[in-house]
Amino acid sequence: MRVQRQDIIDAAMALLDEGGVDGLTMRRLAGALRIQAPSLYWHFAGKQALLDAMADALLAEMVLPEEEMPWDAWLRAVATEFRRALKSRRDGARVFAGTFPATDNVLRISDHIIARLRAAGADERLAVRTLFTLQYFVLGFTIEEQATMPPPGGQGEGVNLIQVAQRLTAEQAARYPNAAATVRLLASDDDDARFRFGLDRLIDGLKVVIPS
Amino acid sequence: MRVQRQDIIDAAMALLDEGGVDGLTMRRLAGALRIQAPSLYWHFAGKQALLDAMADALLAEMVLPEEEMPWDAWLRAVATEFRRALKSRRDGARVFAGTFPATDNVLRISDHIIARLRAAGADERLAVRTLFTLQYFVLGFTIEEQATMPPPGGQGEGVNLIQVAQRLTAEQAARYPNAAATVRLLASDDDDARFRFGLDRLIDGLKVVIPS
DNA sequence: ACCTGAACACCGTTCAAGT
DNA sequence: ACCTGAACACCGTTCAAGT
Repeated sequence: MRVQRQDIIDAAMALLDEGGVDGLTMRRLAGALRIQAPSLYWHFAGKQALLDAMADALLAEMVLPEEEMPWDAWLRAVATEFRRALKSRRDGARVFAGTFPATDNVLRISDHIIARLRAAGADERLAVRTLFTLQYFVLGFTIEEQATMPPPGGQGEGVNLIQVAQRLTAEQAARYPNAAATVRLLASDDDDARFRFGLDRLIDGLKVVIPS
Repeated sequence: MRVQRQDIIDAAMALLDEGGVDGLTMRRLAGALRIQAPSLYWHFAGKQALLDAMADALLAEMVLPEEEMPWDAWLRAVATEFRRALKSRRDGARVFAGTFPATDNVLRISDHIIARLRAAGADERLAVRTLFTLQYFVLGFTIEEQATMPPPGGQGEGVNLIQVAQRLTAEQAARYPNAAATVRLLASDDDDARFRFGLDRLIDGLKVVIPS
């Protein structure tokens, strides 16, 4: 049974959940597929090409919402779904952020979003800028969220916010009381609510420039 | 002349400009300082500790604006200055995004921003969420900006948007016309204007929830 | 207090050769 | 069309030992 391109992507995604991006090596991936590392280079030009394919696969699971709602509600739903797709795999946001893939799923979803915004009355430049502004926020948010999350695989580290707070010296805590409080608050705040907050700010701001 | 901690950070920053994060290795850094790689481990616990120190050093150059202006103008100035600081070194945004440093400069600036927002009438949670929402946008924007920029060192690649556009198959361009137009438009759009657009959306959205 | 030599356990990638 | 063996040119990090 020879290995197909899709088998490699599937195995890479599984390995991602186990060990994160840092644990994903060509040699380990080959091992999981019971082939030798150089064989992977017949299917992919290099590791980056594999990561591009993985980023695309992340978006394959994205389900776009129905059209019958105002553009702002629709956009909110798309952003929420984008975050969900990124979070479906460990380090998903980091994998996606490291790529610039012009692959089918990325193109399909981008195209759809631009079309919806143009239908709402935005010109092309406004639609494109809106798309990217939203993407930057969701990616940045989710990278940090996944960095401070216990990995799905089970054991592992991730940035421990409580530990970060404890490592602050007494001098630092006294000198920067607001910052010290920030770390504590961040550890206890609800991620979904934080996400909604930023998203709502962005969408409220967009309402100022997008008609209809 | 023995090497000091600050010498290492300075050399690492110089090396960053030359070869980007991917070109920054402990062995090369040691070479630039004319010492052996293991010596670095006397000064830093590991490579990540060095990167944390570099992220902090990036912020050391940040100059916070004067207080005598409305909170929204002040916040806009801070975000603009943050982007400038990240862009002062090749891959600066990527270096910063990979860290979660509770170091002096990070604490100092965070503390200052929270204080200013609280003075404008925001409660602690609103201030913290505002800080992070803004940070996610600026980081995401600048990572992408630097990825598609010709590196300051001189030669090198970076993602070439025109090349990306040309690699689109005819089938893709026909199937996803809006997405194809996006890549072309992104290549010709002005980065500063794009940055201002996102920033203004965010700040307009914040005005809805921040009093004064 | 700071640095070295030698070593360990890895990496991504190339390439001639095999089936 | 797909895979292997062997090799190249690297990595980050540890640790005993030196000054």
